[in-house]
Amino acid sequence: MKKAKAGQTNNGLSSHAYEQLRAAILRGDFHAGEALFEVRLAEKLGMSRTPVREALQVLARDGFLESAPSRGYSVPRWSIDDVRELFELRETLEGAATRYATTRASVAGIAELEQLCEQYEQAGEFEAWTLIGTEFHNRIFAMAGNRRINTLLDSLKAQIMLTRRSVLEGVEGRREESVREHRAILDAIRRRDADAAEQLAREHVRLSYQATLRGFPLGR
Amino acid sequence: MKKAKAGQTNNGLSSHAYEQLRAAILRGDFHAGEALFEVRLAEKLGMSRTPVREALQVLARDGFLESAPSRGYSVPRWSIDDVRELFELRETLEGAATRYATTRASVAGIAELEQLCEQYEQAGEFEAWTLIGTEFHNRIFAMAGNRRINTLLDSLKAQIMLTRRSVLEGVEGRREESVREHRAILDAIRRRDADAAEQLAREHVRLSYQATLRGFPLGR
DNA sequence: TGTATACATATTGTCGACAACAGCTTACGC
DNA sequence: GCGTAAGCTGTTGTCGACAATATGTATACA
Repeated sequence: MKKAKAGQTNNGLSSHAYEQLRAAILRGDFHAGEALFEVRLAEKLGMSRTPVREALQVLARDGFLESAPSRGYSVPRWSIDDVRELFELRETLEGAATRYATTRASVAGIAELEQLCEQYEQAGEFEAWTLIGTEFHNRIFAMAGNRRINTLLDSLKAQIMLTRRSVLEGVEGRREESVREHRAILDAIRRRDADAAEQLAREHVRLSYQATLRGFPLGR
Repeated sequence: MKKAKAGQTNNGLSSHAYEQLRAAILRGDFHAGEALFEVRLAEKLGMSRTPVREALQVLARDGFLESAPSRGYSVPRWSIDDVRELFELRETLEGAATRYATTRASVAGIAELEQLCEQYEQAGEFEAWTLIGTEFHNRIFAMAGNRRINTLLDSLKAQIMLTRRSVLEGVEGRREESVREHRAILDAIRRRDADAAEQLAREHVRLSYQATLRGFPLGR
């Protein structure tokens, strides 16, 4: 491991502030467009402004906040174009990661994927099923041998989650379809067909994008 | 414009420190592995530690520095794998941007590209020629309609420059080849062939990668 | 001689105070 | 009435001091 992990701040209080604020934003504690003030956050978190400032800077850089020089931070209003950009980027990066993984996966790694894929097919309730699906992809991305891509993907997925809270249920309807897609990706990896693997991974993201759009609250 | 521009810090002294340090790193003022101390930088820049700290954090986040919690910042040693990761990412993103540009470019935009491409073919000295080539691609990426991709590319290209200072001359040899490649990309865009445009753009990056590798100082 | 402990030093982390600045309100001149 | 300048207020920007932590060094002890 060489570079700092994604979304990691320096230390102690700073990272605590980062985690708290990030969670609060994801939880929807602040409404879109709301301004965040250093002093209030500082006293709410029981620390001075310094670590709060650092956390805010990192959050802005990660796309969770907007910043205007000398005028502070605010919660972004997500437009339909923002969502499109995020998904285009995600499609590109997940496609690439899956492609590289297809080239570089070990046979042992593929066996692990096989296991996950079976669990995915037989999973019970919605919650667990979703988790396994995510794990399946993450395992693939980890095999891509490119930490930078993974760092970017982590940040991206968090931002996407932000834009669609409450849209997840829409996916339920196409569960069987999703299971087939995972199986298809695994097959492509196993026969070392990088082109197919990339295309399938991209299609997977595109479908998720469309599901999100259907539930999008008509961003101005 | 919505989000903060790449590599932009908050304000005044902070951004001054950022620019200075970034330039110094790109210039090679610090040797690989060297530790950077807040106090020394602060007095060298004639300011207090606070803005220096902010600049260092941003630089680390942009990949120009490494950071270890509570143990400060240091200039990265670039490994051969780092270079590979950077170019893989660049290839992916430039390919995607060129693809989207092919779909979204206006006829006026294509006309501008035509102009640049002609200038590129007829350019005189090396310096100017390189500049036009860069401009050609930047114009394409701007037409992609995805600011996030462009932000990432800016940061990536700066990091790549860092890894290969002094390798640029190696490119001189393949000038005619490069001219043909640009022409080919433009043709693909003009006939709205997104697949071809993406592939050509990727190939373009791959060749640049190989040129870089030839001149790489055998990273540990 | 080797190891563990206490100490010394250098550096980062955090704080509270003050300076600079943006946005708003008010007062003034025309 | 209207534009403009002055002052007020809330917020961010910067600073110097102190606290916490890591690293290197000397010392005590077996």
